[in-house]
Amino acid sequence: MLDPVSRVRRFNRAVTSEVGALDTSFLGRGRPLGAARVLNAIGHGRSDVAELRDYLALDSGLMSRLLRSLEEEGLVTTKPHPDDARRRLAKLTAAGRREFEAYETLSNAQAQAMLARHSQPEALLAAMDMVAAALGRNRISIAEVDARGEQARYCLGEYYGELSRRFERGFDVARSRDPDAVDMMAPRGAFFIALSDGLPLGCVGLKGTGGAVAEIKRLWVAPAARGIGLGRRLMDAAEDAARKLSIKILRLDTNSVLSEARQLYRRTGWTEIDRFNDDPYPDLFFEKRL
Amino acid sequence: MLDPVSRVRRFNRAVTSEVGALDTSFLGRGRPLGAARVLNAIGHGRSDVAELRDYLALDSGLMSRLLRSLEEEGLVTTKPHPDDARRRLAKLTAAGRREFEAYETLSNAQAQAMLARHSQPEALLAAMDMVAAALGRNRISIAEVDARGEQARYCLGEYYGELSRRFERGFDVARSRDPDAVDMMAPRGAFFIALSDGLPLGCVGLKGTGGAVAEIKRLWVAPAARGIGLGRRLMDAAEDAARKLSIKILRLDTNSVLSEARQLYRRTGWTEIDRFNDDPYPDLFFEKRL
DNA sequence: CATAATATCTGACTTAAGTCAGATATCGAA
DNA sequence: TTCGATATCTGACTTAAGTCAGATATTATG
Repeated sequence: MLDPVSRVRRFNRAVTSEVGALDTSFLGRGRPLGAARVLNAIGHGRSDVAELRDYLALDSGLMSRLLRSLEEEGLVTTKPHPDDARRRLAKLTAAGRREFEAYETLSNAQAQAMLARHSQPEALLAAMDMVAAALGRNRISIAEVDARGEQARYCLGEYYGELSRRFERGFDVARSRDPDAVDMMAPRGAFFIALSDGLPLGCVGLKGTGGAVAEIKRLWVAPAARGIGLGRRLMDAAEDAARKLSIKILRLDTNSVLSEARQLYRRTGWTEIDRFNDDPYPDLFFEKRL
Repeated sequence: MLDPVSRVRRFNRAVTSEVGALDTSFLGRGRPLGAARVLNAIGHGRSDVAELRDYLALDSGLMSRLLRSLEEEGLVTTKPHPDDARRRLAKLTAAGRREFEAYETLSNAQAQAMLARHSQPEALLAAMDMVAAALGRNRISIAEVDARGEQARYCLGEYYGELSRRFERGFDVARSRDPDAVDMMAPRGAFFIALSDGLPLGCVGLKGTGGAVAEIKRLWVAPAARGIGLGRRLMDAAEDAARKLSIKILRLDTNSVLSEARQLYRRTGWTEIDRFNDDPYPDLFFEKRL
């Protein structure tokens, strides 16, 4: 009915005409938008003035004046950076923190209200995640994390959940060769996640043995983040890490049901090889020489 | 990992920080945002100055000045409304139309580029449709249309497509008792669609016989618009139309696979009755006395 | 230590946007 | 025809936001 371009533009209209309404918490507390944005950015943990300026895309003069006005209001204090006295650090005062919390409360209440109006909030949230991931794709960072940490465990949980949905006979971690977390940590291996504004959207593990051969394990990309090249970025990170560990041969196993993964491997220099383990779930095996 | 409220707020951040980037076509042609918005609103068919002011939420003084500046640029002409010389009508000049088309081209190109960067544009579009529907829910209108028209046919096509996906043995219109379009038009019946900023999001047919009994047919709500109460609004429209046609008893058939529909009927005063036709697809039958 | 580079700040601007009180013209109804 | 209501316009403001050229202080580098 509507062509794709019209649908994107319809989305833009909906969002921009509601955008005031999307998060009006920045208004309504008798403070210009600029100052409110700075206060909130500081409240969210950004203290370095240069970082604030960069994040909010403000001119240095303007930034400086906004900080002064917040200082005059008694909401913020600044002091030189201990390592470099040219740089300045901003911090909320007690009053500033109260004001920040007031903004947070407003903003949370608005988000809550929008969800409450919907009778299928999970579907709506999934759609929002997807749009947010697509719009913020160049702000998704790949980070090496502890494979036993909270974020890694969350990703693995989602990964297992997806396998049990997609495999015809389900998936039971206990029956699979679950790699030891220590094999996916320095100095033998590594574990990476893709992080978008606080939400983990993907992961991959590099399972080392200490020798020249290592395995890629647990490659997962959140449904909301498919189609924006995250799988590739995660694999690149794992390969780079493998090279740094002097690993010469990478292997992986997968299941033909996971067609996106197979396509990715085929396109990025992996070659199919014979089965190299007796794990019951995989039916495809790949190798890549670095 | 992130709670629902945080996910909504993450979406808000993604959208608001990209919102300049969402549609920057309003900038970049050496004209202040306000004037560009007025030019575009006129280009999209709004000519009445009061309507423009209302749509763009501008003060009358500001509106007046923006129109003057566009007139000075030679992009717009205004003239008194033929029926009421107090009101004024704005119109694009040839140069204004060219300028408007340039904005349109930019905007389309941006939408196109955003889609091109995504390798699963259909999923992204579906997510955008869902978010747009949820944000613009109070701007969705129910309209009576010709059951043979383009919009009705689009909705019916989507409806049949969904049935064939959800019914275990598929769905073949030819095998079903497809109601004649004329039975779903005045004076015997009616056909309604839900329209959101140009995109049809749902439909329902009232199939009359000329007597006191009529049937509800083809209730469909687009996946992107589920959870915002559209089914109910469509049914209300059909019931109102039935009352106006002096219909006393409404009937409908459905399939138990369509659980959302069944829930809706149960909650809105319908009672289950015995099978009243030999259509192979339905297995549930409802009645409502008006 | 001299000098260039860096981070922030200040002062002097411009522009966009918005507000508000009237002015002007026209319309609708008594 | 008169008068209140309505639609738009004009003039006189305010505020927010952004720009830009230096000033100042500090750090890095040869």
